Parts: sequence; C-alpha cells; structure tokens
Amino acid sequence: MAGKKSVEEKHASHHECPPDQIYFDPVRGEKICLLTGEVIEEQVIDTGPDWRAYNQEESERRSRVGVPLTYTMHDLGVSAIVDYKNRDAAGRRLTGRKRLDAIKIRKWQSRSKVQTSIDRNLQQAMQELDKLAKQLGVPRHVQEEAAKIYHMAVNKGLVRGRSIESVIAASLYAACRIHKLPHMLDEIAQKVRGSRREIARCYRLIVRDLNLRVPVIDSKTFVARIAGALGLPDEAIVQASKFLEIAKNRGLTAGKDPGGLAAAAVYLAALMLGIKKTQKEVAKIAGVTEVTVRNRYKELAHELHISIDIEDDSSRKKKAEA
DNA sequence: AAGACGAAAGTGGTTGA
DNA sequence: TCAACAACTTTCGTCTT
Repeated sequence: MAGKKSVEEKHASHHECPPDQIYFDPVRGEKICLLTGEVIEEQVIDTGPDWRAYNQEESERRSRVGVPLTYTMHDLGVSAIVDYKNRDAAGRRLTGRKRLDAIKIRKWQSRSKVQTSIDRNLQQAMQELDKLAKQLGVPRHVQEEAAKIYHMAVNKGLVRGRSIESVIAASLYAACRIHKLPHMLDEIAQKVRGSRREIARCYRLIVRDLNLRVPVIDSKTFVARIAGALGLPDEAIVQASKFLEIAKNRGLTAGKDPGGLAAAAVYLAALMLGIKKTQKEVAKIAGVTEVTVRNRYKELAHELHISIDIEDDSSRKKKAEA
C-alpha cells in the first residue's frame, strides 16, 4: 500500500522556518522551506511503486488529494528558472543574502525536478483524466483503466514531447475501446484542446508500444446508442444487431467504419419495422455522413437479401398505384 | 419542399518501398 | 519520407414522394 511518503526522519524535527521563507507548491501540495529546500509539510500521497493497487481506498484517497482545477499549469512554480549567473533581472550582481537565496532556490529546483517530474506529470494528468471522464460520463473502472494505461505510457517515456492532455485523451479512448464503451474518438477529441489528429496519433502509439490488446470495436456496440437516441424500440436494436452479425460473418464489415455500419443497420431495422427515419438523422447521431449510411445500407440490404423484401414492398405499392 | 440516390472530386490516414 | 491506396466526406444534380 502506498503510504504517505514519509518526510525523511531528519525533517521530523526540522528547524523552525520563518513564515516568509515558506513556499507552497500548489501542484504538489507541499510546503517547502526556501532556506534549506526541505519539505516541511507534505500532503501528497506517494504515487510511486504501489500506484497500481487500484482499490477503493486508494482511489478515494487519490480523489481527495485532487488539486483545485485552477492549477492547470503543470509547471506552476518552476517555470521561473533561476540561472547560474547570480544576477537579478536587471543584470546586477546579486550580493549577500540574495545570492544565498538564489543558491538555495537552485538547489531545491534541481532536487525537486529529478524527484518529482514524474509525480508532477501524473498529478496533472490524473486531474485532466478526471475532468475528461466526468464530461463523458465514463464509469469509474474505465477511468482506472485509462489511468493504468497512462502510467504505462509515462513509464515508457511516451509522453515526452507530447501534450499530457492528448496522451490522456488517447488513454481514455483506449480504455473505452477495451471496455467496449461506445465513445468515439471524435467525441473525446471535442472535449480536448488537442486536435483529433494528434490524439489519434497518440492512441496508435500507445496501442503499439504498450502492446495493448484492443479488440476491434464491434459495430454492435453503437447500435443501442444510436437506436436509443432515435427513440427506437428495443426490437430495432435486436434486429439491427442481427444484421450486423450476419454481415460480419460474411466478411462485409472488414475495414469499414463501425459507426457507419451500425447506423446503416439501425436505419434498415427501423425501416423494416415500419418506422421512418431519415438517413440524415441516423447519420448525424452516428457521426458519419448520409452518404456513408447510404452506402453501407445498400451493401447490407443487397448482401442480406433484404432488398427483396423492400423491393417487394415498393413494387407492391407501385402495382397498387398503377 | 424534403428526402433519397449516385457520381465525381476532395480529404486524411495507412502502408509499404 | 514519399506515393499509392482504401475509406470516407463534400458537393451537386436528379429523381421520388
């Protein structure tokens, strides 16, 4: 169990630090003495080796530790780098006390950097993940999965050079895929600053480099969602799923956008149940275009010989009219 | 007037040299 | 890194209801 990273023993009886020499790092939640660089008070749990113990207790603790959302700048507190010239902003030489201060700050700076760059990253990432997961209404266990994926990515150094947000978004997307949640990449991309392209790139990278086994998303996953949004009866869901099952067995679905397939199946199912939904309507919900729905629908109808039914229907009408 | 249909050109991503 | 390629989108004209 990841206990509180115990403040080193020597600090247990640390000297009293003048209040104006205490620096509070809002990201890490630590109070640091500027004179010595020592951590005076630490409120951050250890996110190190035991991080993967995803039990109730830990997740609660982690969420309690959450830093206010306003602190979204990951480099808050260290972005001002103290260089080694011992000169102030105006270029004057620093003297006496100030020079000492600069040395102390530098010391703390370098120390904190090596010790906490990963922690810091994770802290912010988890925040980001929390926000995103809430927006999408992703269940807890999937969020945990995403966290796990992100951690692996960090450990493999995949985050370097990429934005945390993009990698988090990609992790969450991967987690959704693994748990068969019908969240589409575009949907996630909308909630995030990074471009869809960037997130997709991160996603591929993560899947490849972490050897994640992400099952090919089953178009049936989208059926219930689309049908629900259209207010169709359960019957339509059952019917559409059947269509997709057959289509899959005949190898019609390979390489096709599952969203488009699902949309076409739902459209077709609705049609057969005598419910008229426009292609445009279905397409919009599925996140594809009318044309794609049309193409998939045509293929489905043709290959499943449903065309016969529909042709019969329409030809009957024609005959009746004639 | 609106939906369905299809052709043709354009777009973004994957793959393989 | 570049070109070929497949899937999808956009756009637009035509037909049907």
